[in-house]
Amino acid sequence: MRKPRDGQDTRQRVLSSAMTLFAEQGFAGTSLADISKDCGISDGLILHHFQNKKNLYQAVLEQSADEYTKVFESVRESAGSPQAMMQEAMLAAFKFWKEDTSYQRLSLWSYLEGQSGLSEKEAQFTAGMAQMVEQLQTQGMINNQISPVVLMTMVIGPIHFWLRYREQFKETLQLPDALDELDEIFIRQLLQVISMISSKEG
Amino acid sequence: MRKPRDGQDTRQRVLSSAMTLFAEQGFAGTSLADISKDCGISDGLILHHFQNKKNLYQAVLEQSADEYTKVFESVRESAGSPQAMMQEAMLAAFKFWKEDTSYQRLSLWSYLEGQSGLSEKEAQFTAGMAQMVEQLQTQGMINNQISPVVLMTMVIGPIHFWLRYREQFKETLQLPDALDELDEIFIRQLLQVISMISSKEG
Amino acid sequence: MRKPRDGQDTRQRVLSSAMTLFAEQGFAGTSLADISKDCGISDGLILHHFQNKKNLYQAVLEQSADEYTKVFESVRESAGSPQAMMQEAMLAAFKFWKEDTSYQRLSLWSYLEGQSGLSEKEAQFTAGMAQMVEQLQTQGMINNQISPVVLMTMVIGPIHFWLRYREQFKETLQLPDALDELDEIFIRQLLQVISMISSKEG
Amino acid sequence: MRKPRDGQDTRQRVLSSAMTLFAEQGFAGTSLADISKDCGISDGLILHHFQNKKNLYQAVLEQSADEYTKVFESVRESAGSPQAMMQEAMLAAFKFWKEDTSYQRLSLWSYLEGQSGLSEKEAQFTAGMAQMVEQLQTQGMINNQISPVVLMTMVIGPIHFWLRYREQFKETLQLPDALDELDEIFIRQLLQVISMISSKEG
DNA sequence: TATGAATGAGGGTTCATTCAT
DNA sequence: GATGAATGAACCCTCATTCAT
Repeated sequence: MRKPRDGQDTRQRVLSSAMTLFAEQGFAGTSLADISKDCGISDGLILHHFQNKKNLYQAVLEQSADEYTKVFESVRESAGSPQAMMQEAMLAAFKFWKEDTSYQRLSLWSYLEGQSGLSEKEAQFTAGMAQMVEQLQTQGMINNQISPVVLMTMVIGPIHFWLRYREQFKETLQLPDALDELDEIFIRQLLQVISMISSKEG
Repeated sequence: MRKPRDGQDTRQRVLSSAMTLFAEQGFAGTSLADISKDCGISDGLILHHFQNKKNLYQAVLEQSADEYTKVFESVRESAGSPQAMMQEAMLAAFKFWKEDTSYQRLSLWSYLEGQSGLSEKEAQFTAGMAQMVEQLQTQGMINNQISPVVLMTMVIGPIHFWLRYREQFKETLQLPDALDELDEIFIRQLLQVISMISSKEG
Repeated sequence: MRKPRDGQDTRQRVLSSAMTLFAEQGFAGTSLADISKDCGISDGLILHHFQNKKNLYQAVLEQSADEYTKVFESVRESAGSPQAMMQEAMLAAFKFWKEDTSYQRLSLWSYLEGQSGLSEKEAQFTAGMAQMVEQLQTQGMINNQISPVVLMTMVIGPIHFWLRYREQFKETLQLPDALDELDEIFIRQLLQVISMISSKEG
Repeated sequence: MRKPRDGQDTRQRVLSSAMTLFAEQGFAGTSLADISKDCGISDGLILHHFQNKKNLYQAVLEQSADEYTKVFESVRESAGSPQAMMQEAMLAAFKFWKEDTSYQRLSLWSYLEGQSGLSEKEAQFTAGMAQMVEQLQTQGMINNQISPVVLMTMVIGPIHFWLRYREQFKETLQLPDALDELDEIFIRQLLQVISMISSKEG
C-alpha cells in the first residue's frame, strides 16, 4: 500500500488522472472508481481532497482554464505591433489546441454538460480579441467593413473545425500529405485569408 | 393506460423523447427511466423495441442523420449554377443548424462519445462539397489558389462557432441588436468573404 | 433465486421484516441490507417498491398506527357505559402495549427521530380520551376536581413506565412473582387508584 | 488554530458537544464528523482521547448519570421527614427532567439502543425509592395497601409521560395557559393524588 | 497533544437488463 | 405489444478507524 502522506502531491496526481479521463469520457461517463484505478488512490481519499465528484470536475476545469489563459498571456506580453500580436495569437491558439487535445474535449464536454467554466472563459477571450480588433478599426489600421466579432469567428471557427475533422478529411479525401503538413497548409491559407479580409482595401 | 398496440407509433414516440433527452444530457447522462418518464412508455417496452440502450441511441443518431441529409439533398436538387448551389447550401446549413438545436448537440455528444454516426456523415458531406469545389476550380470557375477542404472549413467552421457562442458574445460585448439581426449580419458578411475568396482575382 | 412476481406479497414481506428491524434498531441503525437479508428480497427490489428508505419507514409507521387505531376502535364499538368503556380501554391499551413490543419501540424511535407519525397519533388519542373525560365531568358523572388531561396522564404514563421498567424492577427488587402476576397486580392497583380519583367524593 | 495542549479542556469540550448531538440524533445518527465540526476538534484527536465512538458514548452517558445522581443526593441530604423528602424528590425529579431535556432523550436513546447505563441507573433509583416506601409502610406511616413499586410507577410514570406529550396536548386540546402554568397544575394535582393514595385512610 | 492523510467497508440509490404475466 | 417485478452491478458518498507527521 502507498501512504506517502503528501497531500499536495496526491491532489495533483488525482487532478492529472481526472483531467485525462474526464476529457476522454466526460463527467457522467467517468466514475470515481475509474479515476481511483487510474491513479492508484482510493475513492475515499479522492473525496477527502475534493469533497465530491462535481467539485473535482470543477477543479479540473479550472486548472485547464488556467493553462489556457497562461498561453495567451505569454503572447500578449511578448508581442510587438497589434497585427503581429494577432498573428502570433492565432498561431499560439492553433498550436495549443492542436497539442493539448484534452483541452478541446474538456471544453466541449463542459459546454454540453452546462458546466460553467471553460466555455465562458473562451467566449470572454474571443470577445476580448474582438474589442482589440475594434480599436484597430477605429485607429484606421484595418478594414472596418467587417464586424469585429464576425472576424474573430472567422479566425477561431475554422481552427476548431479543422482540428476536429482533419483526420476524417484526410481519410475521406485521401489527402496525400502527412497531418503536420496539412496543418501547415491550413494555417498558412487561413492567415492569408484573414490578412486579406483585414487589409484596408479588403 | 394507453395500450393501442401500435408498435410503429410507440417506436416513434420513444425516438422523439430519446432524441430530445440525449441531445440535452448525452448518452451517459440519460437513463432509460428518464426517457420512459418523458414519453410514458415503460422501460421494458422501450427495450422490447430497441433491444438495449446503445441501440436506441444509434437509432436516434440515424434518424438525425437522415433529417440532416434530406436538407442537403433538397438543396442539391433545387439548385441551378454551381455557385448558386453553394450559396444556397451555406444558407440551408446555417438555417438547419440554427433551428434544429438538438442536432448540433447530438452531433457533439456523439463525437465526444466516439459514437460513429453523425460526425462521419458530416465529414463526408463536407468532403463531398470540397470535391465539388475542386471541380469548379479545375473548370476555372473559381480561384484555385486555396485548398478546397480549407475553403469548406472556412465556410462551415465559422457557422458552427457562431451558433455555439453567439449568445455569450451578445452578452459579453453587449451587442445591441436582437439575435436574429446578429445572425443576419453574420451570415451576410460570411458569404461576402467566401465569395471574395473564391473569386478568381482573390 | 425466488421470482414469485407477486408484488403485493413482496411488499408485505418487506414491511414485516422492516417493522421488526426498525423496532429493534431504529431507522439509522437499520440498513436496507439488514432488511434485505432478513426477508430474502434484494435491496433493489425493496427500493422498487418503496422508492427510498425513509418511505419504507413511513409505511412501517403507518401500518403500525393502523393496528393501534384498530384496537381502540373495537373497544369504542363494544363498550357500554362510559365508565365501562374507559376501564376497557385501559385494559386494552395495557394488553396491546404489553404484547406488541414492536409498537412501543417504534413509537419511541420515531419520537426521538422526529419522524411524524406514531407520537402524534398517540397524543391525539390521549387528547380524545381527555375530551371524553371532560364530558363525563360536565355531566357530573365523575369528579371534576382533576384536569382531564392530567387524569389521562395518570392512566397512561404509569402503563408506559411499568412496561418499560418492570423487568428491571423485578430483578433489582427481587420480586418473587412471575411477570404476568406482577402485571396483574399492577393493573389492578392502577385501576383502583384511577377509580378512586374519578369517584365523585375523591 | 487552537493548540492549547490542554487535554482536560479538550475532553470536556468534546463531551459537551457529543452530549448535545447524541441527545438529538442518537448514537447511530451522530457521526464523529458531526461532533468534530461542532466542537472544532479533529476526529483524530477525539479518538485519541476516547479510543472509539462507543467509548465516547459511554463517557457521555456516565457523565449524564452522574449529574442525575447528584440531584437526588442533594435532595436526600437536605431532607427532613420521610414524607417531606419524597415530596421534595418528586419536585426535584420533575424540575430536572423538565430543564435538562438532553437527559430525557439520552435516556430514551440508550434504552432503545440497549446501551447499559442510564436506564439501569434510573431503575435502581426508582427501586431505591420503592424500598423507602416499603419502610414507611412497615413503620405504619403510610398506606400499605399499595405495592411500593406500583406507587413509584404512579409517581414517575406520569411525569415522564407529561413532559413528553404536554406540548402536543396543549396544541391538540387548545389549552389556553402557558406551558409553565400547565406544568404547575399538573405537578400540583399529581402530588395531591399521590398524597391521597399514600394516606392511611386511602 | 494535535492534525489530517489514508483506508476499506458499508451506506442508500440508480440503472440496464431479464423475464413472468 | 405491454407491464412491472426482480436482479446485480455500479455509483457517489459517509464513516470509523489507523497512522505518519
